[in-house]
Amino acid sequence: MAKSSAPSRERIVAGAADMISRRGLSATSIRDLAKHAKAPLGSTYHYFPEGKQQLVTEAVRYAGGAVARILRAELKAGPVAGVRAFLGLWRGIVVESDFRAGCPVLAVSVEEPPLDEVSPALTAAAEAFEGWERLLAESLREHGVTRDRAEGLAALIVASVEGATAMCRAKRSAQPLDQVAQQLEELIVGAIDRPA
Amino acid sequence: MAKSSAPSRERIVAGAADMISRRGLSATSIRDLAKHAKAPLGSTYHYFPEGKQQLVTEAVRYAGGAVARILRAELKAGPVAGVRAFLGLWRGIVVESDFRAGCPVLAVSVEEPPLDEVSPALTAAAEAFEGWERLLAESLREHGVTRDRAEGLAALIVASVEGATAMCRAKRSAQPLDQVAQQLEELIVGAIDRPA
DNA sequence: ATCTGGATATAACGCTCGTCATAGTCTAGC
DNA sequence: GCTAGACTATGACGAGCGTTATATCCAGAT
Repeated sequence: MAKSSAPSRERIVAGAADMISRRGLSATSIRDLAKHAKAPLGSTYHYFPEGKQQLVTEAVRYAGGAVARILRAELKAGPVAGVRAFLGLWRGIVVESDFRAGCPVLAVSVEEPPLDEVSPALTAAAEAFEGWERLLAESLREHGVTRDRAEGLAALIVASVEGATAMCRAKRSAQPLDQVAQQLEELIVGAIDRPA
Repeated sequence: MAKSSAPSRERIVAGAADMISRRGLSATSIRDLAKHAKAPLGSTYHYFPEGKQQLVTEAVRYAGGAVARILRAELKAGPVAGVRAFLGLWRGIVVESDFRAGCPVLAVSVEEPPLDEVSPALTAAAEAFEGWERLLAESLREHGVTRDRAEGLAALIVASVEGATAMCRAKRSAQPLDQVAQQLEELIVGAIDRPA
């Protein structure tokens, strides 16, 4: 009984993250979501009784966690390698989708919650950003960068990668991500060589 | 005859830019738009016969142009002052809206066009980004930065500001923009002092 | 005073949305 | 086998969407 059909549920969440990263939050309908995941519409409300809000929140957490896992693994080879992998990850997503997909966390962050209460999906987005920043800042500190500068650089890295991803989609070119990659790499190398 | 009721039309475009920057593209309905601009629904299709696509495109151009005008003026005092004003502009929008508004150009960039053709609104977004980058790069070059580095830095500035704006909304805090502002300022000062 | 054309107002079209209710199906545990 | 509960299937609900059509208004040219 507690077995549950896990694959179906995870397929829906992963599909939601992908669809949100392409169309944005409110253009992602539960009907299309179920169809894309080959799950019946009724099942979505069986798995996610709180509706779209719950589904979106889990999708953001799913994407945030998946990226964090990759980032953590790649940072073991140092901040430069980690940031290079971070950029490469998003570059792959953008290019392989023919500039149609981006970051679902960003997509959720730029759509105002209808009510004046803070939506759980937005909170999940903030936590995803914070998780990535924390991993980057910790790696920088381990390589001799002061705390303030490490946190500032981590914020700059996440912000510029998110922005560049969107710019790549608008321009239909990977150039913004490539430019940002080069600037960030030089910056990080400098910060590590002579820690300010 | 050619007089036309310009104020009403411009009010609609400006309102569209604001509403898109808050809710995102597809959550912005023409009905709400007309209501917010105190214009009748029918007038919207009188001024914008091509419908929402035309309205959104003009809103993106409007916002892009307005930011470019401010940026150009502030860059006359040098790249550092210009970037400081650029960051301050977005900081004001985000904070004064209680972290509900962001950048309409970014909002349009992260929503996939339904058809596989390139939407004019997305093209307008790319042009807005390119305009800002060109202004920044030109200012950097005038202060002794090489072309490649100036263009790379300009891309980094625009990308990180856009990303930081979204991060501020998710976190409900101005910290990301402030962190990015500090890192960018140090970076630009360094690039100008000893041009690489 | 009349005419004209831009601007406004109102209603309706077909469609999709999130959500819910209600059955039917299947499988694990006794 | 049988039954309970997780899952599927189907259809409907009110609401909102983009868009169009049509009727009305009203300032300015004749």
